[in-house]
Amino acid sequence: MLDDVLPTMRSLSPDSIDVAPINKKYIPDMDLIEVLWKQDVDMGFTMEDPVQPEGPQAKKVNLNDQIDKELKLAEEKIQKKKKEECEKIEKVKASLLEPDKEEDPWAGMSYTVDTETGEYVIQGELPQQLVSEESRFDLLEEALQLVELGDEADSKDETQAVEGSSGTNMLHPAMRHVPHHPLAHYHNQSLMRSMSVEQRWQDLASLLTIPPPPDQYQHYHQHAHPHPHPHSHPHPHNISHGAAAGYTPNYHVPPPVPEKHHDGYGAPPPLDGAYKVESAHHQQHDPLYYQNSTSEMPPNQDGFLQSILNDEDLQLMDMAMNEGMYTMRMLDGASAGHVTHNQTHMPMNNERDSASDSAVSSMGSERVPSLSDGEWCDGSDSAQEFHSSKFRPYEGAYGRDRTSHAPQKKHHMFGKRCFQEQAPAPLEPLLPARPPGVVKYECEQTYHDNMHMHNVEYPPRHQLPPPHVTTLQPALDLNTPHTSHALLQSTIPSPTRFGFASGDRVRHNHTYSAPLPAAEQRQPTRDKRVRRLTDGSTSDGGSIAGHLSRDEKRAKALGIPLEVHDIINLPMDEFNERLSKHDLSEAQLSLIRDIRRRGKNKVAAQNCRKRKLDQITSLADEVRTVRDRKARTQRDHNTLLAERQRIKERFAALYRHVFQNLRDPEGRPLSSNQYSLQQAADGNVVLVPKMQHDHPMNRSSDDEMDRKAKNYEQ
DNA sequence: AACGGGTGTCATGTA
DNA sequence: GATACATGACACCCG
Repeated sequence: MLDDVLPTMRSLSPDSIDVAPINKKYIPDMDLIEVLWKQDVDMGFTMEDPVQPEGPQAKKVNLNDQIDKELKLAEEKIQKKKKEECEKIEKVKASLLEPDKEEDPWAGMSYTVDTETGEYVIQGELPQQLVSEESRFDLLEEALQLVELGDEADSKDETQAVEGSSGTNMLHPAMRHVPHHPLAHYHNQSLMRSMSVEQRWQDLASLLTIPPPPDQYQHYHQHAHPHPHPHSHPHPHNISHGAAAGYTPNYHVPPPVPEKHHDGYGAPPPLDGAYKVESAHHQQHDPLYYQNSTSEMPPNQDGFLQSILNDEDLQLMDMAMNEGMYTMRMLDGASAGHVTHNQTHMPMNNERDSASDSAVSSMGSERVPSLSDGEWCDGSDSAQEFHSSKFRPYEGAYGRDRTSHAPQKKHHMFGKRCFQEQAPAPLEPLLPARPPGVVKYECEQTYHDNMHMHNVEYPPRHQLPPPHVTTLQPALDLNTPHTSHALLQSTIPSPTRFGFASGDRVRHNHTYSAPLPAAEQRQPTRDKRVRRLTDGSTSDGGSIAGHLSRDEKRAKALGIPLEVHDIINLPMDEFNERLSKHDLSEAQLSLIRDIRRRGKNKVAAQNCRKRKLDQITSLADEVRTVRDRKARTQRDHNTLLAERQRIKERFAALYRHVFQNLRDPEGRPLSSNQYSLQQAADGNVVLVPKMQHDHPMNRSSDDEMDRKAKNYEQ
């Protein structure tokens, strides 16, 4: 059949419409075909070297008499089809799930139509991904996808796209005054009748000229440009612009050393920030994440989603990193805190803390049973292991069999012995009056220094609640320093001086300084915890006015000549100095040590809980952030799917439109069942007969293209 | 009475 | 080895 057609093509006249030449790669006698198709039309299109068309596979189509009528019918069909397509688009928008993983291989390329041959000429080289056999035909598909079909709804954008394209100048003047669409000129019957067949087909061919992406399509790729929205899509420009573009605001600056994230949880990055993992902190990290991800990924949906994934992963790693950072910071802060501490309140802290020959430690070798908890009266041992191991040398001295209460677990320590067996310590305080005005809270300070809060100076006394007002300290406030000790000022009179209205400054029993009225002296209880909570040692509720903490009571009972607060918070040097001023028994020294240990541990526990709450808060913020981003990504995904479907449908319509207007020499329409539009390796679009199954062009991809077009129509 | 939050304490590991 | 710190676990109180 092709052999029958080609002779006709040789007689092509300027008024004849041409079928795009089959590429030489597939048609041996391509020269003949090109000669046949050579036309003397100069519409400003890029002219490919016209040669003598000749060959059996070219086909000449004459449209002289029927073109107007056919175009009329085509117009009606197009309009009808457009409506159907619009409906389909709306339906598909909601149903599509898979992202379009294709990227735009036409970006940055210009296309023209050879008016003589009808070929679509790509200016420049094809993208690498389009060089393959399959991609050649996809290229045509993409080209057609980019062509608008006069959708009224999109006419404005499309017109802008066409007019803004380099091909605008190539359009026939008759097309330029068409207000909304290149195809619209077909609506103008008078104009159509005045146009030559060549012009009309050139116009039609111009539809295949690749305009710049329509607004919607441009929207894709210009998103990231000065995209005002923080959660913009990835953009190709991000790749080149690096940090300048890319994801913005919403995604945050990554840690200074993003690659460190790969270390994840195990390798905390360098410490350079505050411990607390604020959401804002993470938000600052994201941009770089996106910068990294977008720079490595194609600007397609896949890349976008992948970038999101990476971002989330990075954030998770960041979270882990921050957690690790905290640990490191705490470790670092321990020393740093000391330094700060030294600079502010405790100049000698480091040296003192590092002192190993402290009073307490010196007691270690000759410790006596502690007066803590169980030892106090009910037999339990607060110093457990310490006592069981180190106090044994003194078991005989105290006439107790400490080996009998080996339990190391606290729940095994209750009711072991009653310290009342021990010689009762004088209740009369021996502690000299403490000079007011000195505030030293090393334990609290350590944590806050680590937090970079530098809030080591606690409120002066005048900021405390008025005396005699029992104020319960609120629950841990993440936004304020934990000031259980802060509430205590050095001006607090010694608990041994019962004259002061105690409790007024004690809002938290962490103070160990709340005095206990003599009447409140607790009775021995079987459970140390019950005792603890009943003797006024409870945190808020228990440390009310007139109540002494357990350790304070113990200290008082044993006549410890130091304030519990000082015992806990004094630097080791000063602490030893204080102790050196008194001749303390082993029992007293042991109690002092337990008091100090418990007091420090109490503060540590408070700080630990506070950190835990901070971490929970930060994680909750991150969860919200990630969820929000997920929702945005899903919305973008749906939008892209809808856009993809729309373009596909436009391609299908164009495909139909082309075939509706193609005519054989007898004026009979060409069926897409018999011919297919294909793109050769050089980018030329050719009309290939399908019936020649043995022809190299008639491969499975032919049917595939038709199938695609048909699928798009559905 | 059950429950959850807050707290103190102990045990343990680490620096 | 002593000390400080962090943290899990437990017990308790309280609303």
